[in-house]
Amino acid sequence: MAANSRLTIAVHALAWLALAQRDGRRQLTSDQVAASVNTNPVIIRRSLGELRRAGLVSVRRGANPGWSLARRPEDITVLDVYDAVESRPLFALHHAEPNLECPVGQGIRPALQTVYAGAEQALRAELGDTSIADVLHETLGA
Amino acid sequence: MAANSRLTIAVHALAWLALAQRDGRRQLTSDQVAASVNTNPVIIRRSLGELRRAGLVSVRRGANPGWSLARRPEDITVLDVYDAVESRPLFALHHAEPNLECPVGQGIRPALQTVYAGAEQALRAELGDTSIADVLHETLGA
DNA sequence: TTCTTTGTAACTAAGTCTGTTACATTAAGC
DNA sequence: GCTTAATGTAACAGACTTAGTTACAAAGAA
Repeated sequence: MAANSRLTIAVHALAWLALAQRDGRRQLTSDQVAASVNTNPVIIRRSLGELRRAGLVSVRRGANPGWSLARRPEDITVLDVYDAVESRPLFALHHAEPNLECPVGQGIRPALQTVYAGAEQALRAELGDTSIADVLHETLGA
Repeated sequence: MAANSRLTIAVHALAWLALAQRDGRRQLTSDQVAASVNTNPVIIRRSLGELRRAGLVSVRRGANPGWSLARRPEDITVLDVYDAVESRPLFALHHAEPNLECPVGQGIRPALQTVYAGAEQALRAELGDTSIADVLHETLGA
């Protein structure tokens, strides 16, 4: 069960909010979002809570409660969502410090960091090129 | 402890093999590699075993045993290593099938797959641009 | 004040990753 | 053939991640 579907859940929730908004529904409760994603409402609250802290959605409490987008769907990229829900780096360095008396152990960490930074940058650039509006369009259109 | 350092360990091992080879040592045992990476020899055997199945290293048993590169360091890319040691995709889709009666739940999976495929492709292109020779050069040079 | 939902804590269950011990298997060299 | 040192693997422990669930205090529009 430990596969990482947090980005999937968050993007799904946002696309559903975007569609609901387009159809005139002002907000959705976490129960309504959970029904589309097919998971527990608490999972949705946790995910949308992270998106709220990132400024991507806002929440209304009291009467007529629920979640709504804080920006236009075309102004939210998948990269924004990724940054909001994924905190850990793609690749980790050594758990234990490598042997500094070996020339490789001594210099490899900055070399690897350079490689990993380039790879993450490429990934981020690609994710930044797709918006929630794009995802919704592809979801409905294809 | 569950952070993913498999790529780090594998690249480190290969860089160390490349350097040893350049210095005239024909092969290294998993104990010797483990001493540089600072981990258990079994971890190294598991990692190098995957690289062997991918055709990146070869192993010699019996007398004078140990591991050596099966290709020149400039002909092994970090992408080759990534493919050898990382089997799981970067992002997972929903654990449970989304609600197919919701238009978003119905169409979002192929839309997400497109986004994820593009991101992985960008990552792979970047990893494919760096060889073990490059990593070793940066490790020793900088 | 009411009333529905959010926000969160606490817990379970499943899975990943590193590290460790133990041991059968391998094969080059004598 | 025998010897011998290292490989290949199984089995397990321990720390951590993630999804899912229950329960309940806090919020806040009407």
